[in-house]
Amino acid sequence: MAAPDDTLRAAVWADELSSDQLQRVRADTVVRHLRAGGYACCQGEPAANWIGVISGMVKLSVGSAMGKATTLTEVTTGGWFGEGSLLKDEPRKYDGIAVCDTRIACIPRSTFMWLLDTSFPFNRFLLNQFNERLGIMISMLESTRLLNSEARVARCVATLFNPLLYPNAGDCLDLSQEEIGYLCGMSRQRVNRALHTLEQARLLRVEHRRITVIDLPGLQNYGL
DNA sequence: TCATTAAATTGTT
DNA sequence: AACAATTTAATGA
Repeated sequence: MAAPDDTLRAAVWADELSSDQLQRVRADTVVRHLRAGGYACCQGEPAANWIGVISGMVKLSVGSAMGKATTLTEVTTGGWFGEGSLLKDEPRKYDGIAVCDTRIACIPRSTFMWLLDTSFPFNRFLLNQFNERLGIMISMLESTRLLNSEARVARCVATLFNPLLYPNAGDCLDLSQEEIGYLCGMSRQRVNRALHTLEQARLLRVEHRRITVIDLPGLQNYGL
C-alpha cells in the first residue's frame, strides 16, 4: 500500500487544510490498487468511503433489469466521487468499476464528515463540485432532448475534461469507443461515426483506444 | 531487439 | 450483429 501523502498533496481540496487536519486525513486514508474491471464500490452496498482517483479511471455505471448497462460518468485522475451517498446516508446508487489499472484513495465516512464540520475550504470544494455536476447534467438533458447524436458524443467527451472536476486531465482520453458508447448511451458503431464527424470538424483526433481533444469549447458548444 | 502470436479494438456492412 | 482490418501487448528466440 502506497503512502497517501503524494495523493493528498495533489488533491485540490487538501491545499487549504491546516497541517493538523491534513495529518488526520492522511492517517485515515487507505490507498487501493484496482486491476481493470475491479470494483471501487458496488451498487446497493452501504457507502463507507469518499473515493478519489489517484491514477487511472473509474466508470460509474448502473445495470438495468434486462442486463443492459450504461455508464453515468467516468472519473479520471484527480476526481473525487461518492459524496452523495455519504451525505444522504443511503446505499450506493451505482457501481464504480476501474476501466484500466487504477489507484484510488478511500477516505472513511467519519473523516469525511469531520472535514465537513471543520473546514470551510472543504465545504467550498464540495459546493463547487456539486455545481459543476449540476451544470453537466443540465447540458446532458439539453443535448439528449434537443441535439443530434454527434453533439451528444461531443458533450459526453467534453464533460470528462471539466477543469474543476479533473484539474490535470491534459488533452487525452484513454477509452475505447465501446466504453464511450456506454457513456453516451449509444451503440459503438454510432459512436464511431460521430467521432469521425467530430474529427473532420477538427474538434478532436481519433486514435487507437484514445481521443485527443483539440478544441474543448468547440466540443462543448457543438450543434448549437 | 525483433518476429510471432493472441487478444482487443476499430471500421464497415 | 457479423465480419475483416488494424493495433497493441505478450512471448520467446
